[in-house]
Amino acid sequence: MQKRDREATRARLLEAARLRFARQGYDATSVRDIARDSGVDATLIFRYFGSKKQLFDQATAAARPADLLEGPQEELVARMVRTVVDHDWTEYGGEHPLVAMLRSSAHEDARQRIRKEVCDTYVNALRDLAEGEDAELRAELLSAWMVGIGILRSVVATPALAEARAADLAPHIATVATGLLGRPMSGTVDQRGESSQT
Amino acid sequence: MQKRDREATRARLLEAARLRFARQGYDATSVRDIARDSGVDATLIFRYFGSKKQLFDQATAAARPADLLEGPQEELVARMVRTVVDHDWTEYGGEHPLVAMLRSSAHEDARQRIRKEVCDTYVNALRDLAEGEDAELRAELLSAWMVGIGILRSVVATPALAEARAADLAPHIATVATGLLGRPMSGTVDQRGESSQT
Amino acid sequence: MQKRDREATRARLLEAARLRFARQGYDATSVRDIARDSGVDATLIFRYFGSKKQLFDQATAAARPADLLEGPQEELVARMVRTVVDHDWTEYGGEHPLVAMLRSSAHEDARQRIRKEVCDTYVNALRDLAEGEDAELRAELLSAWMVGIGILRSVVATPALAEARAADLAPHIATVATGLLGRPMSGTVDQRGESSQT
Amino acid sequence: MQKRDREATRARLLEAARLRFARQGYDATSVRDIARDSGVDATLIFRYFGSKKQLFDQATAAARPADLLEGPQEELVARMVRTVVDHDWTEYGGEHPLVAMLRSSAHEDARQRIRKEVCDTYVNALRDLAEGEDAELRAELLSAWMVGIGILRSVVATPALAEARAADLAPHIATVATGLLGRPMSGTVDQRGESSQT
DNA sequence: GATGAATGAGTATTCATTCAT
DNA sequence: TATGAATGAATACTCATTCAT
Repeated sequence: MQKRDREATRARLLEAARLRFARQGYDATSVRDIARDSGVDATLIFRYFGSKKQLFDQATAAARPADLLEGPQEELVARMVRTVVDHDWTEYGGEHPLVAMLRSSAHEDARQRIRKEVCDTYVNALRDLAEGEDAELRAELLSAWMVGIGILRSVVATPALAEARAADLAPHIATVATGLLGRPMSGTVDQRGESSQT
Repeated sequence: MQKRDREATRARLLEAARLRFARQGYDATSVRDIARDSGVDATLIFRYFGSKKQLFDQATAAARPADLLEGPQEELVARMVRTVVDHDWTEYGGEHPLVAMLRSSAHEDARQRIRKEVCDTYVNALRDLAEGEDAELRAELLSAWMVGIGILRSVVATPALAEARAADLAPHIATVATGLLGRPMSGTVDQRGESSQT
Repeated sequence: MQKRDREATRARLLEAARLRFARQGYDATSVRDIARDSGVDATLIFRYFGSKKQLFDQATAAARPADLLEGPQEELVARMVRTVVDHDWTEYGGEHPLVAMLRSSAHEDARQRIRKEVCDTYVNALRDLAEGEDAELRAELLSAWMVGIGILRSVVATPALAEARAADLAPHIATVATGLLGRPMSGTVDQRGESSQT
Repeated sequence: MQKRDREATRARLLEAARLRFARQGYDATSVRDIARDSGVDATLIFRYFGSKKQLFDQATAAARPADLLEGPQEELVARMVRTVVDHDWTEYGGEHPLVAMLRSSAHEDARQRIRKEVCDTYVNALRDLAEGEDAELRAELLSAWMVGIGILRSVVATPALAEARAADLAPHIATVATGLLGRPMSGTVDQRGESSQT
C-alpha cells in the first residue's frame, strides 16, 4: 500500500507537471503550482524527481503515440496528420506536445529534447521514404509542415485549421506529400487495413 | 558608449531586449539582464518603456520586412520564404521573430500578438490569392508551412533546412504553392523585374 | 530563540509588526524591518500572513480590552478613560492602538478599520446611554474627547496628560460626561463593586 | 518676470505639497507626484527646497488662522471650534492640518512639529485662561477635545460630527469649557463685536 | 519516510537624489 | 538657470531548494 501510494503520487505529479509545463512553459510554472495541483507537499517533487528540471524532462518525455511509426508506409504522413490534428492531447493542455515544449525552448536542454523528438518522430521516418536527391531536405520540409500545422492550430488558432479534422486536410496533404516524397502517399488512414488513395 | 543620450540609450535597450526575448523568451529574461547588456541602469527601462511588458511589446513589434506584401503576386510565396530563410534576423538572435515570440506564448498577450502577426503577414495575404473553395484552409495550410520552416530552421535546426538558402527551397515551394493556391506561383523572386517560373 | 516553531515565529512576527506599525505607520515600516526584529527571514511573513497588508490587519486587530463594554453603565466612561490612559499598551509601542492606526490613515482600508473601531468601541456604546435629543452628536463629542486624550498623551505628549493617571482625570471627566449624556456618570471604576460618584 | 515665475512655481509646489502630504502622509507622497501636480520638473524641488523633508516642513508650517489668538478671551474656545469645524481647509485636502500632520507622525520631526503646533495653538492659550489648580491639565483636556473633534470629523467621519457646523456644537462646548476653565466662556463668536452667552 | 519551517537569491518596480549639458 | 538622463538603494514579493524534526 505504501508503494502503491508512492506510485500514485508520482503519477499525479507527472500528470500535473505535464499540464502546467504545456500550458505555461517551464519558467512560468512553479514547483509549488504542481504540488498544489497534485495535493501533495512540494518537497516530494525533490524527493521523487531530484529537481524541477528533472521533473520537466520526465513529464515531457515520450510524447508520441506508440503506433505512429507502425503500419503501412504509404499511410505514414496521414498518421502524422492525425497525430497532430485529431489526437487527444488533453494531458498536454489540449496542445500538441511539441508546441508545448516549444514554449520552453528558451532552455538549451529543452531545445535539444525538441530537436531529438522532431527528428525521431518526423524527419528520420520521412527521409526513409523519400526517393532521389534532396531526400533529407524534402523530408524536413514535410516535417516542417506537420509542426507548422500544429502551431497554427493551437497557438495561433487560425479559424479554419483550429476547427479542421484530419479528414478535411487529407486531400491536400496527400497531394503535397506525394509530390515531395516522390512516391504515392495516402491522405487517410484505412481503419480496416485498406488504404484509400485520394 | 555615449552618455546622456536618450535616443542612443533607448536604442541600445531595445536591441538588447530584442535579443534576450528572442533567445530566452519573456519569462527567462530579466530586466536586469537587458540593462546589463546595454550597459545602463535597470531603472531606465522603466523610465523609457514603463514596464517590462511594454518593452517586450516594443521590442517585438513590426517584425516583418516592409516590402513583403509588395511586388508581383505570383512571387508572394517566394518572398515569404526568403523572409523566413534568407532574411538577416541577427537582431532577433538569428531566429525568425515569430519563433522568438512563440517562446513567450505562455502569456495570452504574446499569443494574441502572434495570432495577429501570422494572420496579417501570411494567412490574409495568401487567402486573397487562393482560388475556389476552401481558400481559407489552403491559405492557412501554406502559412503553416512557412511557420514550420522557420521553426525547424532555428529551433530544431535540422541539418538540411538550417543550411538551406531560399533558392534551394524554391522548386519544392513553387510546386506546392501552385497546387494549394490553384494558380501558378513562382518559386524565386526576380531581382531584375522578371519572374522565373519553376 | 526557538527554531522550527511555527507558532512561536508567528507570534514574534505579530509582536514586532504591532510595534513597528504603531510607531512608524504602515508606509514607513518595511517587512524586512519586522523580519529583522523577529530574527527570522522576511519570506516567512508571506508564508504566514500572505502579504504586508494582511499582516497589518492581523497585527492591529482586536485592539480593545475585552471587558470595556461590560460592567456598570455609569462607569462606562471611566472605563474608557482607563483604557486610554492606564492600560498597558506596551505591545503597541506604548501608544493607544487607535493612535497607531491613525498614523496609517492615508490608506482607505486603515481608515475604515479606524472608523469601525471608533464607532464600535466608543460612539455606539455612548449613544445608547445618552438621553434626549442630539444623542448621536453628544455621544460623538464625548468619543472625540477620548480619542483626543489618547492623541495628546502619546503623539503630542503634552506634559500634564502624558504623566496623568486615570484617577487624576476622574473628577473632570465625570462632570463633563454627566453633563453631555444627561445622566449621572461616575468618574472612577469601583474595584470592589461599589461606584463612587464624584 | 524671471523672479515672478520662480515665485509662482515655488508657490505652486508648496500648494501641491500641502495637499498631497495632507491626504497621503509623508511616506506615501513622492516628490514626483508633487512635481507632476505642479507641472514642473522634480529637480526644481531640490533646487528650491533642498530636500523632500524641507519641502514638507515648509508646506506644513504655520497651519493656523492668524486671528485665532486674537479677539475676546471668552470667545477663544468658540474660535477654536470654528477653526476646527467651519474653517475652509481646502488647501489641506479638506482636513484639519493637525490631522494631516498626524498622518506623518511616524517621523520624529513631524511629531515635534505637531507637538509645538498643538501647544502654541491650543494648550498655552487655554492655560492662560484657566483658573485655579490643575490649570495645565484642564487646558490640555480641553485641547484634547479640539483635536479629537477634528479627528472624528475628518478621519473617522462619524455621522453627526461630519455634518455639524460650529453653531451646532456651541451649546455643549460652552458648558464644558466654562466648567473646565472655571470661568464663563461663550459658545459662539460674536461677529459684530458682541459675545452671546449660551 | 514524510512534513513543513527556513533560507537566500531572485523578481519587477519605485524612490529620492545627483550630475551633466 | 533649468532640463532630464542617470543612479543605486530600497520596496514587496516569489522562487527553487534544503534541512530539522
